[in-house]
Amino acid sequence: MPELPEVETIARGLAKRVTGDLIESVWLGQKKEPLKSPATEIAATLEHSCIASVRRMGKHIVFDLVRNASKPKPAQWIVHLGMTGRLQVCAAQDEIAKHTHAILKLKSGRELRFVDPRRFGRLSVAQAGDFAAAGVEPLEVDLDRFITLFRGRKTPIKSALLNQKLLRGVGNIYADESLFRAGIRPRRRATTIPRERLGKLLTAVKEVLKEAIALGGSSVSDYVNADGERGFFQLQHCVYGREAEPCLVCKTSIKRVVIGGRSSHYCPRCQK
DNA sequence: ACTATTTCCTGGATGC
DNA sequence: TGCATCCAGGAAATAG
Repeated sequence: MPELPEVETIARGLAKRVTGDLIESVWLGQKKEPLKSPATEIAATLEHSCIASVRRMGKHIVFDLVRNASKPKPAQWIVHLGMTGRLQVCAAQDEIAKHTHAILKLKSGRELRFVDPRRFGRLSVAQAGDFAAAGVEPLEVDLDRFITLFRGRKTPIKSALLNQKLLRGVGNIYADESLFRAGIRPRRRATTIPRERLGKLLTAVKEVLKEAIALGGSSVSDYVNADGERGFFQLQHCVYGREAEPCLVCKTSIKRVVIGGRSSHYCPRCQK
């Protein structure tokens, strides 16, 4: 389940491999769910465009496209991987995986393929600059801005952290790990948390995300980066996926509860 | 303006 | 072995 660190890792890997390549043609599958923009528009935008750069915005991967004289306006291809989406750089003769929804033929002879069994991923195109994901980047936000995000919100802090309109890129794993490090229970109402404690939370969020990026993300199910390699941050998880195991700090049994439909893990002793 | 709930999907795990 | 059922989860849609 790619969250910010995984998407960052994938975007960096893709940037290394496909920057400067030219998209010669595009095939799109028949399933409509993965496409947010009309298929004809996606194909027309991608074909004959050069990939100028690949970067992450929240949980989205943005391909900046430079185009030829007949279509001079720069555009963007925006990919959200959802739960199980993958972007593979393949040799043209490589077997086409089940659940392949898009294939971009590149001038280098390789193919960039979008594979997504669960079809929660989304593909779209936009004119350069038109795509503005809501919310602030957690690695860039300052404390004052961070505090205002939660002002007056009665929702549990866990739900607020997952709300992409507030903060973009934090998902279930990193929300739980950040709350553990900050000593805050996931059900705690956001508006009741004092400024000082929100400061701890922001520090925790940034540390967790940076450490996870450094380790190539968390591979909890089948996540692999653009080079097919697993991440290693799952080895650092203190609470996520550790229900009934002892807290690494105080040995208390880790609890799992459901908040807003999301499983949430915490230490009842370390988190208040 | 918020918040809570439901919906979309398939593969893997579980239960009988 | 086979079949049914449940669960995971991001974000959009819907309802309150």
